[in-house]
Amino acid sequence: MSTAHHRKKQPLFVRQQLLEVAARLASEKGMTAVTLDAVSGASGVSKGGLLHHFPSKNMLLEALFDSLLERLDAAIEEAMRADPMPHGRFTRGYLRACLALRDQPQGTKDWAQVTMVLLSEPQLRQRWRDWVRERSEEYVGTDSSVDAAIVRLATDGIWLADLLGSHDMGEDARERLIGRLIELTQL
Amino acid sequence: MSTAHHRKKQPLFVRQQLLEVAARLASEKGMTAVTLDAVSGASGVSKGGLLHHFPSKNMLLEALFDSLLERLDAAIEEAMRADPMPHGRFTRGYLRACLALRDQPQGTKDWAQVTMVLLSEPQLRQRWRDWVRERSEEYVGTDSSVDAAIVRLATDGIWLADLLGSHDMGEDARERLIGRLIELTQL
DNA sequence: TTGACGAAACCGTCTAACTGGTATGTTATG
DNA sequence: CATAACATACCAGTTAGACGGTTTCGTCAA
Repeated sequence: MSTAHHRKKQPLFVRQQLLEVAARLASEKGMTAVTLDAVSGASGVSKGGLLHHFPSKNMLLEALFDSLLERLDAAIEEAMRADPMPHGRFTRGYLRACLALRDQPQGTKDWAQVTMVLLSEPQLRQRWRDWVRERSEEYVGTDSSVDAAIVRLATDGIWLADLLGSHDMGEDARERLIGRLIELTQL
Repeated sequence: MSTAHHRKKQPLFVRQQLLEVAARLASEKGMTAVTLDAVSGASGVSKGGLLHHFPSKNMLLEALFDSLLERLDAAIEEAMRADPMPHGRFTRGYLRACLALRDQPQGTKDWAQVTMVLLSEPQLRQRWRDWVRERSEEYVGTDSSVDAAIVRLATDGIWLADLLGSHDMGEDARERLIGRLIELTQL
């Protein structure tokens, strides 16, 4: 009835936008705020349209989570390409990718927060487990030292601290921290 | 009308039980499953009774989060008492407390999972921020080295990994990891 | 010792708003 | 014209919370 119908159709864009709105809601207001009504309302897409792209709420969440994992994979791969040293390369890539993702303004806001919120849903944890297992098996030859494990764990800790806004250290302290972590991957 | 009324009144016990039920729901089925109906149903307390103890859902969640923080504080303090070396003591206490909390079967199940789920609600993050800030100010003299920060971050990472079931290493690998972390706090 | 009485600890019901999802359209695009 | 990309209307169940009632408890006077 309204003019909304006459808008140009751009399925990929709309789909992307829906994911971004869901991500924003998750990071800003928590999981309980991610409802179909809220997502459709905040994105200007009708609920019917939303459910056309994602047949159920679960599928929406899974798609969002997958897009975050893809983004993480891409960032890791990019960081690893610029790294000539095989030993500990994946761990450094993981560290640098996580650091890079928090800064980029374009695209999904607050990568960490969204991931966190999604991980609070038990159904999505299995996906994360699988992801970790695949990587730890793939890079068992170069990244299985104790110190590498510590660096990866600390990376998760940084990710967590960023998301919670705690541990807010200065830029120089952060630089020293990261430098030390890189150093640990090379031992 | 039913016999429920005639039960002996034990407000503290009921309150505690409500918190435990909420914690169990959160860890097992995620934040979206923590509803007033679900909590009152699973605990055998009526919704009216639930709302008597916690005037709103938010207050229920905050009370639960506070009880978890108290438990963490107690565990840290206990670990610190057994540690004669001042340098890095808080960091070691934090590490050992987090490791200890995941194992104890009594009381609230799955401390990590509950905390995680609660942290996915933005309103509760401020409480966590405050907690971290207080501690980092209190122990600035003994626990402000880069390596100590790394250990604390890695502790968060372990906490996260435990909760997600990823990084599941063997007992010996875990022992070596912890040993190395303790070592880092002493540098 | 008792018993009255206000407060605290519950219970059961009601509701308006919201939930995920369906069913059925209408429009644009190849 | 067939199909994908939307929108609109609707539904049955659930949600947080308000409300008024009932039972127990602590206290203090008689």
